[in-house]
Amino acid sequence: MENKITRIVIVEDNEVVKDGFALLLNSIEEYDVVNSYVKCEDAIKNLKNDQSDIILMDLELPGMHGIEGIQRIKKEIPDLNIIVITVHEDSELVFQALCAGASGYITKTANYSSLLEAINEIKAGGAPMSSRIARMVVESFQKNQDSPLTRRETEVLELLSKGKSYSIISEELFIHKETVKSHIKNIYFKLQVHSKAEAIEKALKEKLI
Amino acid sequence: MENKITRIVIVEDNEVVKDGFALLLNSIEEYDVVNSYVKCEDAIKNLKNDQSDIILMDLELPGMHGIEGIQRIKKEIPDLNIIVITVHEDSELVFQALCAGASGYITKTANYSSLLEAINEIKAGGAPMSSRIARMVVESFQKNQDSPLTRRETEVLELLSKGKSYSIISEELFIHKETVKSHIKNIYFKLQVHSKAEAIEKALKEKLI
DNA sequence: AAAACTATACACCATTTTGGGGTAAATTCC
DNA sequence: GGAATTTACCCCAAAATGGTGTATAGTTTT
Repeated sequence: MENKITRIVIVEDNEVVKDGFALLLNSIEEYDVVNSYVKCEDAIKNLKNDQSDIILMDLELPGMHGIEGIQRIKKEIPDLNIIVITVHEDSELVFQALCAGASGYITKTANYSSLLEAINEIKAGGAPMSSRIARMVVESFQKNQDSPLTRRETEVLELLSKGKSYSIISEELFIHKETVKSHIKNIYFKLQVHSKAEAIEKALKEKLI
Repeated sequence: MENKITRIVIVEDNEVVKDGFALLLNSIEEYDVVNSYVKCEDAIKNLKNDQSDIILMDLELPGMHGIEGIQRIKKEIPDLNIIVITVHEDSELVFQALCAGASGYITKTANYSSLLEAINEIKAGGAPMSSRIARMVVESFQKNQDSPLTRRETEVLELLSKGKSYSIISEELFIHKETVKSHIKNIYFKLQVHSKAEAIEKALKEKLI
């Protein structure tokens, strides 16, 4: 519809990569790389002036780490779309970046076309991700298939993890409070723990709930 | 590398769509639609025989709902990739499908090319999703930007939601137990609740933690 | 500079919850 | 028919919770 220019900012400490991206994007009519920085701090300082629609951002940067940078940027301009571009496929980093507010996460590859695709996808309201990243994200929703817990135990543990007391759980499951206790005793035994907190921690880590 | 044929099964109650997909996919050399069903139950019955690599599946089906179908299929053959193809963009359905074990979720659109893309992406180890679905998924990681809670309160509530007691929380934050209590009092007041369970419920619903 | 908010800490008190030890019947699944 | 699961009950002491209320130092905002 509208033929608005997409304003892009790049934050990347590798000058070659940074300038390469800028050159590539500027060669396309509807894109305008309004500024590019080596450090988050500088990008944040110029947020208002740059008025960018999209920020392409590396994570390992000199000074402030990219994760924190994302948080600060999103806090100031929540509607700004940030695409992480990094070599790291470490799942912890991926989730941290997404939690911090990134709208996309692509890994640096040889081909530039995926970068352009990502920007188009963002403009279309999507969330561009490399294949493996997307799979990680989707798998994070899925439970461990071979849980030692029975269906009922899992149900009880789920409610327990929502902070509910034995009494409330018993009401919600229409069973006796002492039965809930029995289940919890069995859960603790199976997970080799001795308290609610430990059980929940283990359950979350092993994706039992 | 290997020129293995990809075996595909379709579960879709709309015969026109089902046969359309089958025709399209069979027209491509490396794909083979080994079977197609109108009901989950039938697909599950023939899982072992079909030996499929990928299942394309609608969610609203006669008889067993697709979500349950996914669960059963994944339970039997965890490595089988299931792509949901539906008209529904309802976020609850999306998350339920992913939790049940779907590896992709695309919405029915006019163009067939996205279907082919999805299958290629699955084969490449990815998780194909329509733009809007991907965005929903990514946003599910992000917290509410305008939380009424302070940083510290959020921290306390986060630990509380992991089943930790006041004492444990105080130890982990290096503050006095009574201080934790003060924070929790304030949290309860701000969220207008009167118990841990209510606070956690509200916090999760409003994505404060 | 004043006001508002935030993080910290303490006291008292009744009630509820938790976790440990048992035991055992009914039901469902293989 | 036997194993696993779900259900239910007993005793008991320690711990946790939630509702009062007060207070001070530091930070941020106006």
